Amino acid sequence: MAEKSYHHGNLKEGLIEAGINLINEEGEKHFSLRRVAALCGVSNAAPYSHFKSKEELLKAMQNHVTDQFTAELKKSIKDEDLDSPTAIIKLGKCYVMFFIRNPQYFEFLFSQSLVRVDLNMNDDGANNYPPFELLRKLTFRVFRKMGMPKNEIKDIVISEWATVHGLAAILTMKGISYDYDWEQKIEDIIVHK
Amino acid sequence: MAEKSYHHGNLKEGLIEAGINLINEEGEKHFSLRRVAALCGVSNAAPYSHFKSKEELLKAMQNHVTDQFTAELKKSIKDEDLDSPTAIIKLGKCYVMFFIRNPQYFEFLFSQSLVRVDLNMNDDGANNYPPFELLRKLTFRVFRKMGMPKNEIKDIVISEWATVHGLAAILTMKGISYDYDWEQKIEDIIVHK
DNA sequence: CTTAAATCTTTACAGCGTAAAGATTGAGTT
DNA sequence: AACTCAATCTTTACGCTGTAAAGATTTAAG
Repeated sequence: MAEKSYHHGNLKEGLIEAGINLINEEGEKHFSLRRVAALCGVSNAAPYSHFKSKEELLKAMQNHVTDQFTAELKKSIKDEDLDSPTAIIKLGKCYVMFFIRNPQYFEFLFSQSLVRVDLNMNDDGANNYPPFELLRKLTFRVFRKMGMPKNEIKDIVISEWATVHGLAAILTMKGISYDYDWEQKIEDIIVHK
Repeated sequence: MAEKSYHHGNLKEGLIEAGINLINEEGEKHFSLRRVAALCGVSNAAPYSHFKSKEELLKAMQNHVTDQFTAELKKSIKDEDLDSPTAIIKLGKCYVMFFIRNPQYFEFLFSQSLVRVDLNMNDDGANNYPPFELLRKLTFRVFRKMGMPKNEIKDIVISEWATVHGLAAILTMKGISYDYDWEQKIEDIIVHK
């Protein structure tokens, strides 16, 4: 409720929020620093007090959306038995449905991606992508309980991630036509193997 | 070997080729119409005689790369028994390896994608993405031979595509670290299910 | 109250996509 | 061979972009 004054008061968060709105409404192609600044009622160069470049603002926006994504993933297995394969299915379904509900986010998060993941999964890798970390930990927990050796679980983790990530990629392609009840269909496709 | 003259002689193809080279060497972020024009030794506006916009040139470039991709996929199953699941594995492996060899192409082909696919696969859908069509036809052929009903095969096709497409997406992420012999590993991951 | 740091504005510049108008060339007609 | 027209290319120009630089305003600390 801040009145118009020289200082915005909350410009950094304001830019991130306005930027995400702009992406949602018009897509990344029509995103520009100047437009975001205008949406916040500040001048062209004002964002440079908080972000050293357009890319830095985009990264902050990506991190914000990733946080939201991660929160939904965690919520999806909150009441599940974390030793059961059912939990993995729930998590995978949530992964895909997030992008079906927010199709713009897929390209936004993964084009020029910030994701840094160690697929060797040696527990010392710099894995800065929490959604993958959730899937990795849960899968190791479930399959270790079933007595599977670690090396095999590694392949399963990658396979699971590839499946849900690939499904999200395919189902958010602009021209895709589909008549399914995806909520159920996704589960069928994930479980099928 | 054309000497410098007012007319370029082969500008349309020249722009497509120079554009793809630019993408390969510097990435899509540094791609611009003016730079491609300069690479071809013509003026800023010359491309507009052949493409009505930057997007149209990019589409032509995407189609060119997709043709190359499709050719490699066809070649990968040229000597295979097309009634055997082995052929599907070969095709899937080729799908992923293409993008491992050409990491820049993944984002280039699928961000702002031209892909138009009917996942209902009613044989009347407008499917303009030949790589998917190859996978779809081959999979139906193999699994029909095995007596599987069409509805189940549909899910398998989507699952297969999601897996290889997702693998390609993951393995071409910029920060991914991996120590594997992927050629073999990919097969393990695809077959695992 | 003074000063410094943080935040915002103004101005400026090069690069971008592309519209418009004009120059050059080659191909076809006569 | 001369004319004509369409295709192809250049020049110029406009508004938008990212961002560097310098200056204004406000807040916070001493």
